[in-house]
Amino acid sequence: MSPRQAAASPGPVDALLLPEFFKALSDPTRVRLVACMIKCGRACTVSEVADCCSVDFSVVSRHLAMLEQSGLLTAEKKGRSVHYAARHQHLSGMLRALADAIDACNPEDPSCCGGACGCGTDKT
Amino acid sequence: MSPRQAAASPGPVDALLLPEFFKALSDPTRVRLVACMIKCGRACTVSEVADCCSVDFSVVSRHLAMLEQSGLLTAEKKGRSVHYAARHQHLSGMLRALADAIDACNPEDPSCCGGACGCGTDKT
DNA sequence: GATATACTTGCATGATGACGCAAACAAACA
DNA sequence: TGTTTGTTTGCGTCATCATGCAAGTATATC
Repeated sequence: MSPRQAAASPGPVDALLLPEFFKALSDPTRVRLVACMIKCGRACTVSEVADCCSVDFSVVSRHLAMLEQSGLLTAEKKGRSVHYAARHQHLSGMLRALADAIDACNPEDPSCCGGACGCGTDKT
Repeated sequence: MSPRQAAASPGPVDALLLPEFFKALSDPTRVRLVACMIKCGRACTVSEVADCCSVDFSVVSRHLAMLEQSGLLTAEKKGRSVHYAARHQHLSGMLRALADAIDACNPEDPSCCGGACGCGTDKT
């Protein structure tokens, strides 16, 4: 199919390829924070996370809020501190769904074009 | 483990969570182009891809070059035109590897902390 | 060689965003 | 009530970047 046709036929790839999600991981500081939270494996306060980053405390606070807004973290207020935690399952689930959607569009993949993507069966 | 410890112990998550990669997908125009190429399923020229986007031709050219640099597309010069194609397998492979690395750090996942992540076995 | 086609690059501009500092806010504690 | 602790928000600044236009390069065709 032509690029024009491809752009005109929405599929799972379009639904999963969200710029907002990837923008959250496009900044080195945020990536560092997210990686820290993922590996940590438990909920952390802003202060704790700021401890593993050289930027200002307020910057960390803003980044974490943004990461929660983007769906990468959960936030829970407990007393005067806020507990942030990585959404492991949500993240890996999204990534795998996107990987599946991409594979479904791969003409070199024998399982391609079985209806999972918007590309039809015409591989020209 | 504490966020500080987590930050100090590199693992697969850090190796796969590359800001450069995600930055490539952080722009709506680029995402549109990438999605178009993925669904298209074949190599396309710059002119063809520009046809499915409302921005200037030069902008598309620059974006495609950047996407190739980031490893999302392949580029091949043929005569006076350049053929860009999505790296389906590479993309889905990277995404799945990251998903696996994230799951390996999930304390709620029974297969967590089997050595695949840098978090050790201490889940506190 | 001249012209057309396909693409890239230089440049100016406007928008977005990351950052640090200081002030504000909220909750616990004295 | 005043103070300390944990976090958010306002603001100014500097850097990055997406965009369009115009000019340049490269390859094919006449």
